[in-house]
Amino acid sequence: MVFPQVDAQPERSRALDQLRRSIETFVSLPEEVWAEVQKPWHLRPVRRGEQLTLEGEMESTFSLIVVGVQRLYFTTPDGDEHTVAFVYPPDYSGVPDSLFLQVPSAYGLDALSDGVILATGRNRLLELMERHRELDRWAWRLFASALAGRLKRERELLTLTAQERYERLLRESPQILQLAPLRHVASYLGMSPETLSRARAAQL
Amino acid sequence: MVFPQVDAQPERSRALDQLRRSIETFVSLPEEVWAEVQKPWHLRPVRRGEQLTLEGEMESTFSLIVVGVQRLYFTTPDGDEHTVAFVYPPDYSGVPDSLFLQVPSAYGLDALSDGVILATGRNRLLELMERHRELDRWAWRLFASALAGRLKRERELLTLTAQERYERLLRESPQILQLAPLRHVASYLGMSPETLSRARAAQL
DNA sequence: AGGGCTTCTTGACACAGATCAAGAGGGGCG
DNA sequence: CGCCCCTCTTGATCTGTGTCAAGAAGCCCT
Repeated sequence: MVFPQVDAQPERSRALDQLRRSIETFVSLPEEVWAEVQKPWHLRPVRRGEQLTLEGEMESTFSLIVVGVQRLYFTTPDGDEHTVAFVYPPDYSGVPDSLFLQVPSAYGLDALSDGVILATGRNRLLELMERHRELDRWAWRLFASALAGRLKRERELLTLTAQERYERLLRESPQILQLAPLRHVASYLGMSPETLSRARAAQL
Repeated sequence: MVFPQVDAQPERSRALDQLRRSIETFVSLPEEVWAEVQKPWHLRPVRRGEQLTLEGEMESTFSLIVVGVQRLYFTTPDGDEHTVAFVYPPDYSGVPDSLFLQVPSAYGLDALSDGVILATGRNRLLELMERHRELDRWAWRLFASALAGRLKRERELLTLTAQERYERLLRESPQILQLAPLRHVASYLGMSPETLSRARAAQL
């Protein structure tokens, strides 16, 4: 038996639990701070193919992915799309440097599947950060670890062959191969779809 | 006439001015905060070739480069060095993710020229951040802009040819060609020294 | 100031991976 | 339910860049 009308509340609170856990991987929040922090978030469903951010646009919302997969990409002047990240729970979605530094986003963000995000507006988030310094700490740790992640990727792109990059993905994030079309995976790995296809054949 | 013994103080205060200006590009500091922040820093001369951080070591100091050029690099298992950044005034020197996240540094840092840094210990810095939330804000903005810089580089490595990367460097940071040996520049640009040499020939 | 070592350049060749082309599935929409 | 488009694969060829090799040019150290 399903009661969708009473289900909405538990869903939000499950999402908030996720948010809390993800904030608390970096800083611990006293109860009274958490009570404030949880207020301005709302659930929002996302449809497959939906554009959450356009390249060149100012990013104005910050969100946690509750369900679904999204993809961060950019487009070259001659129209090739390059995927730079796949994002899925419990990642944050949104283009952080655009959001926090108030510059137009150099990246687009779209949904690869239906999903749900827990979102809040830029200004609400900045207000929260203003009032609770735990969140300032959370922010720098979050950025520091995002930076570390990009450095790791840079390193792999510079030093590994296409075959090795594929095998590393297979070891470290095999779920991505289920979640995203291979042509996006190829672009994420910095190779053509044909090369990815051959790397897969070589492996098995 | 030169009085080196009385010169030390003015030098430190010039360096502190630099530090203050560089912090204030992100947050403004009330006088009484600055009075505290400036205390724990000391000048330290650096010799050409000196290793400031070793790969795998825990980074324990944070510093501002006052004079000189340094280079951040990593080494592959088979011994090739890859330069990931050149650092010169008014940059910070040190491996930020290691320093702030307390993980062993994946990178080495060495001096390409004699120079001077304005340094402080990890713990002194964290104490300052503990006491002054302006510095938490400074930290996340600093990391956010470092992240934006790495994303820009990733993009260039993925989409531009060797020739184009060289020409972009020539346009955007020509000084690097004076400051660092070409083989390090080549590695920074993600190409062999031979390819850089040919790119230079093609340009002129 | 000279000798030797390192850095840079130039040439010949090799190869990883891109591009072009064509065919085989496979899944969503009328 | 079936058509069609889009994704993925496989093959053939091309090309940018790496690698190897050797000479030229600086620069540092004794």
